[in-house]
Amino acid sequence: MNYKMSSAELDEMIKALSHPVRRDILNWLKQPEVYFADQEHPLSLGVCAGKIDQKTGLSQSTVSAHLATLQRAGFISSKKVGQWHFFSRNEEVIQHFLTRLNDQL
Amino acid sequence: MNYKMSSAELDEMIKALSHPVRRDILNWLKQPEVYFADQEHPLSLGVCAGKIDQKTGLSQSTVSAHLATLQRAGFISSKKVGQWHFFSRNEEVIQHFLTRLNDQL
DNA sequence: ACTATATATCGCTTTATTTCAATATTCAAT
DNA sequence: ATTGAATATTGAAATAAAGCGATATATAGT
Repeated sequence: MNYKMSSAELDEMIKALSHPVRRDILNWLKQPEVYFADQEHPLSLGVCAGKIDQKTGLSQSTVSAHLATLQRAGFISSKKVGQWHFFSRNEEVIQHFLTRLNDQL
Repeated sequence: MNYKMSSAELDEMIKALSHPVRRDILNWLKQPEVYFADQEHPLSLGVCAGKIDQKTGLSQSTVSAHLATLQRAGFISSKKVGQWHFFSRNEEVIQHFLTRLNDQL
């Protein structure tokens, strides 16, 4: 895990962060037990998409697109269990991104 | 200098970074002696807008807008000397931003 | 005063992003 | 097989951002 992210990847990551709702989502996923205490499934799986929809107040399709953007950027990943998709943060990627930004900026 | 930047300010800053040309500019300004060795005025004043125009290859008006965006976000500031506007980085602001991003992300 | 240079601003067009409703897909339960 | 629930994808409309040329403003030199 000592790979230098490309400039294109960095670009995608920064763009992914440039929408406040996407930053909110990342933040909520940092403390699922605080923000998604009502989830029926164990939070260890991640947070399921529907819960995130609710919290944003945006339409299901819009939030799905935001989640896809975050995932393409590498900030989150999802595991599918049954009909649910559980999302969680990729802490290493986030850390790596911050380090990179410290250098590059 | 112990002030917590607002969420709106953070938003403006991240948006300012979300364009590759603006990140390039910030980067060039980090080492003016490398990227603007040909400037006639002393680099200690900052880098003058025209030089930046040249380097980007974009039109004068477009670059002027990019510089304004970076300045509104607080990343750079300018001093006017005669007919020239010299731009330079606000290192403290940049550092503050990075710290804030580390927390918030 | 006039001309030239540097930069900003305006008006406009093009491109990208966000959003939603509607539809499609996938899996579970009957 | 059908139905229902969760999520993704598609198509279209609205909004925002980027770009340019032309014009405005400010300063310098003649």
